[in-house]
Amino acid sequence: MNATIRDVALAAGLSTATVSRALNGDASVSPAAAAKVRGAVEALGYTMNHVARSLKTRSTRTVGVIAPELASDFFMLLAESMDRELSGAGYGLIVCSSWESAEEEVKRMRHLAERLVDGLVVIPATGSGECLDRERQRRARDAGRAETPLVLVDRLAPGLEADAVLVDNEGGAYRATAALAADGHRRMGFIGGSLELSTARERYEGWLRAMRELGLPVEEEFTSFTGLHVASGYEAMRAMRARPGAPDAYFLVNAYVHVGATNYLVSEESPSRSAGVAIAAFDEMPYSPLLRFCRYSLSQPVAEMGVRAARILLGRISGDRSASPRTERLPATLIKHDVRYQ
Amino acid sequence: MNATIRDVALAAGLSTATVSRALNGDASVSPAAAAKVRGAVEALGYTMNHVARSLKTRSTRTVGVIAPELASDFFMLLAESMDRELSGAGYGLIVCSSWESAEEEVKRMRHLAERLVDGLVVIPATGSGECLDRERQRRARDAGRAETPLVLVDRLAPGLEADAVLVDNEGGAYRATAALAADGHRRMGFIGGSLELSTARERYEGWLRAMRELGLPVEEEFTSFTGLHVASGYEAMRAMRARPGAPDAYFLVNAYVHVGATNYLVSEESPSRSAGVAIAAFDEMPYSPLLRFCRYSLSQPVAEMGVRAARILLGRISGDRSASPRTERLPATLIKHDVRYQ
DNA sequence: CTGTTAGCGCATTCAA
DNA sequence: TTGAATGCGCTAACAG
Repeated sequence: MNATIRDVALAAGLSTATVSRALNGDASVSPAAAAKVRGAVEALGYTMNHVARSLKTRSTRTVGVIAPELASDFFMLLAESMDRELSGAGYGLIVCSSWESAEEEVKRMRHLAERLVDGLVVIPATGSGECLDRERQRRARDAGRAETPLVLVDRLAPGLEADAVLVDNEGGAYRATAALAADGHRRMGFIGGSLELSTARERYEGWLRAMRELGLPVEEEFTSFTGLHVASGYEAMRAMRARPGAPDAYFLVNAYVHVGATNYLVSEESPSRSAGVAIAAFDEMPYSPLLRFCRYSLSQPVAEMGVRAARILLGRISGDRSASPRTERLPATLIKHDVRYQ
Repeated sequence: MNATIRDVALAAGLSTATVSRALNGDASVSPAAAAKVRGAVEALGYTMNHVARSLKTRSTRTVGVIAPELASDFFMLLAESMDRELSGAGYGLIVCSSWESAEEEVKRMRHLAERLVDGLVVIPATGSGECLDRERQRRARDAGRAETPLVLVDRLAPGLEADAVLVDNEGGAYRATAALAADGHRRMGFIGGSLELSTARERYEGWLRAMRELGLPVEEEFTSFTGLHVASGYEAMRAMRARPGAPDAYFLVNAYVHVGATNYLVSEESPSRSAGVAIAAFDEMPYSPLLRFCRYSLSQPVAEMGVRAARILLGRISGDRSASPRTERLPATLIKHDVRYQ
């Protein structure tokens, strides 16, 4: 077996209590004792058993992250920045996917709760608010104490009141739309996702407000809410371009849709037909300059969101769990891409 | 406090032992007792404390993953497929970044060991083999038992003997190079990464073997090992194209370099100058068809690699930890991209 | 089939 | 400043 605190105590000629205190940097340990402990630890190759400590302290120094999919650019940037921020405080990150299912999400949440995570970061799946809230209430009641801190990132979950770190989707969409309009585009298609998702809905609202305030026509046949993935972008663009009188300008809800739509235009339309197309879209990626029709993209401060979420969590963990939930909205940055032959 | 197994036992009028057995699906529990336990669990809202169980069983049902960076397409695809494979068996995934530093990697490994992870998946940082091996030996010795199962993914770590799941980098590079040659390209630039990385080295070796076997010239001034990122791709391509007599064909080590190189060509060269460029590169991405000069890409079976790694780990965890390490090499799929005006 | 008992490794009272 | 004793919640012998 591994050396235990007991072995260290024996080797150092001290009690386990003193060794424990020394190990945890308690000021009331004499320098002499501390040195003896250090020596014994070294000699035995002792490493602490975090599981035993957690059982005692009821803190695992772990935060759980639940996302609709792990393999997304947004999530991996988020995970990386959270890891950076949290590992300094000795926290680990346990990640799992809800597969965009509210039911699965609750299962995962329960599973993480059983593992006594100290905090939870959730990018909620569609329509998961009430489920999450119910589960949360239940656990809080059963535990007879405040619920584990939870912060929502990227999306809201209607029915769940919790801290949240979000992007100003509405404002970003508004500005990008206005920029396209300022370039002379008066008619504009919109390709988005289900309005049940707060991100998709807010981006739609921003686009809509811009169109209305600028007196531009909102044409239903060129407004689509088909989905957030490459295939839906391709399909939505195909459908729109098949209609007579399709506009030249488009607002796209994210990078996946952007890639899909561009794929359609590049592979199925003649260069002369697509020549005038101009696109504004959420998400700035390394390959954005290579998306042929991209004129404006909205860069999301994903890393910063991870930092904010981590700090909120740490604050809640070691502080006022009961303070009323706060929402932080970070701006998206509008990036202009030059027109150029590609 | 949360209800404990003791509370359930009291409520059900049974002993904690029986409750524990019922909870763990032991066949020797009578249906009547099992029903009583279910009832009590329901009534009390009992959920198991995994930490306590782990302390007793010395198994946390957790696997740790260490990668040089979390924000990479490869890593997130891997994490997603591992999560899918492992969550079914009740395992959680705790992820952390080594920031491409061997020193940090060992720290993380130590940290995960303290948390008693049941297994480790490592994408090793540059030159980390000996460090990892030393740490591993040390832990095994101190623990007085077999080391925790560890499987290497994507890259090898010279000096560390362990199970590994890899891609046939050499063969893939060979085939892509040969395909470019078959299209009539006799001179070919190579943009890769440090040869200390097994992936970069193997891809270089595959390219080199193809060039030699096909009797094509290997020109040092058009062979670069500058790095694996977007910026290095851009810079390497810039440097090569600045030389007189730059070739038209290029083999690129991965998607990031591919994006960078394409960015250079598209933004800094006239269409007439770059018109003849043809590229073969590792990694097939949703946006690959939009990379202007891409003729061949090598699709890596990342999800499959995650599944394999997970299964190897589960096998080691519940079986022969001492069987000699095995390496699985999965083929990369060569994908042809049509030339078309973009 | 079920209960009693004894720890897993640690932090933490309470005394000294 | 230190030590002895206790228990976190669970599983696993061992008996019955």
